[in-house]
Parts: sequence; structure tokens; C-alpha cells
Amino acid sequence: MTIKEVSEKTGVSIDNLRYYEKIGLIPAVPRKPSGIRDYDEAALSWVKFVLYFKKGGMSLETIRRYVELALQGEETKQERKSLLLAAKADLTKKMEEIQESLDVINYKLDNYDQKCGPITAEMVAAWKAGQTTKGD
Amino acid sequence: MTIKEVSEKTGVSIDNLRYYEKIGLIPAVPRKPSGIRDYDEAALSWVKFVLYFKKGGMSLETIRRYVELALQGEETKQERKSLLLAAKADLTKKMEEIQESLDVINYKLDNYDQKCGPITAEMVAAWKAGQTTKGD
DNA sequence: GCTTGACTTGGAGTAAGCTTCAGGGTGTAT
DNA sequence: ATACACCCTGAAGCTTACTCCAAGTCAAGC
Repeated sequence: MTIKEVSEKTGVSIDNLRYYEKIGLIPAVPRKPSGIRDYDEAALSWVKFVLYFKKGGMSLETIRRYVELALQGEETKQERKSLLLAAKADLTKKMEEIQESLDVINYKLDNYDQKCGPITAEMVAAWKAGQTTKGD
Repeated sequence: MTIKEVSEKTGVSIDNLRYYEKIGLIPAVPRKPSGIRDYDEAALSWVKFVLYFKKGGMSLETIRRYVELALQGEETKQERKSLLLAAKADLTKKMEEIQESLDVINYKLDNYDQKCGPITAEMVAAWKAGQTTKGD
């Protein structure tokens, strides 16, 4: 499988696939004798696998570390587990923050539909008062 | 209120508060005649308000645009509304992606607890096969 | 054999979002 | 009045995650 095909299947740009391999985010991809990358199913799986973590907003460095540990085998099991637990806590917190953002957005949208966005109006008024005070 | 107090109340660094003001993420803060920032409640509110959006992962540019529109008053209501709708769609998608990440993490954690992480073992084996193929 | 197009590398460039620094002014306490 | 903590600005520097480029290699068709 060429790098182009993998790019099309995963939605990751060719340059990015090479970049990810270079920084160790995905393990070394098999090559033809000429040096051209020839992805097999395992290499493709790694790309897809990494994308799950990346989409969640995990840093490339954290994913890279996880892949590194996974390649080292069974003795790193414990370390990988605590890495996953940390990532889980991280993502859970992120979910809560996004939910809060959504709550604020929904509240404001409700107000736009019904009245004229009371919070914003208040805040703008208060800010203008502040501005005026500054100008004086 | 000094910038230091606002920094402590919001958890945003002093440098970052100045940076946010500079790029228009928060409206101009009132100043003492000497030029030193003197935050009032409105200015503090803006910081807190912006943080809700930022924590959700909205780009600073989008927030800046929203603040800019809010300061322009009622006639920008419609534009603000569509901006919020876009943001909502964005955050909803992000929630789904994080949930997928969490699902993968939870699945792997279950495996660590019960067996020895079958997916990883398989993937590593497959990768090693690929590596060997490459070496030959 | 030669063209064409996809592949290779290393390295430079870019954008977002900070963070630090130089060089200076402010304000309160002793 | 002098020390000392805090504030100011503009500009440079840093990190992350790409993205692009130059110069060259490889493979398939004519």
C-alpha cells in the first residue's frame, strides 16, 4: 500500500504521515528494497489507532510515548496503564469543560431567540461604563 | 483591582491577561491616570466569560470576533447568533470525538485489568512481522 | 532510452498561543 | 529618599503541529 493510499484512507496528509513516522508517533513503516514505503495492514492499523487518541486532543508526545512503550512489550504494561488512566482523567475533564461551554452557548442562544441576549447587553453596558470612566 | 488580583482570581497569568487585551480577546481595561490597569467588575466578567469559550477549545480568533461583535451592539445580533451556532456544532463534534477516544481507552484499560491487552499485543506482533519483512 | 509522475530526504517556514526579556515607570513603607 | 514590589510596553523567543520546498531517486508507459 503506498503512502498516498494510506493518506486517502485515513485522511492524514502524506507529509503528515511521514512526519508522524519521523517523530515516532507511528512505528517504522515497511519499505520496498528501493526505500519506498509499502504499508501493510499493521502499519495502517497503527495510523488509525493513533488517530483515535489524537482526535481526543491528546498531545503527540503522549501518544508517541504510549507507542514506544507498546513496542517494548509486556514489561511496560503497568506504565502504559497509568498513562491511559492519566489520559482518561484528562479527557474526562475536557468533556466537562466543553459541556460548560455548550451550556453557556445554549443559554445565550435561548436568549437570542426570546429576548435580546441579556447577559451580553449587561456586559456591554458595564464595559461601556468602564470605558467612560477611563475616558474621564 | 490590579492585574495581579485578576490573575489570581481567574488563574490566567499576568502576561496572558495583557496579551489577551492586546489582541482584543477582552475589551480595553480601565486604567488609572498613571496608565496602570485598574480592573472593575465588568472587566473581570469579560475575562471569566472568555474563559468559558476558551476552555471549550474555541480559537482565540473566534472569541475575539464574538467580543468585537458584542461591543458593536444590537445590530450584530444575527451574526453573533450564527457564530454561536457554528461554535455549538464544533463543540458537539469535539464531544463525540473525545467520547470515542474515551471508549478506546476504557476498552484498553479493561483488557489490562483482565488479560494482557490483546489489541496491543496483536498490533505489536503484526508490526514486528512487518519489521522483519522489511529487514529481509 | 526518455518522459512523467509519484516517491525519497533534510531542512526551512508557518500559525497559534503563549512566555520571557529589556528597559523603564509607579507606589507604598521605613 | 531610597528600597522594593509591582506595573508598563514592544519585541523577541518558544512549543506544538504541521506544511512546504529543493534536490534527488524510482517506476511505468511510449
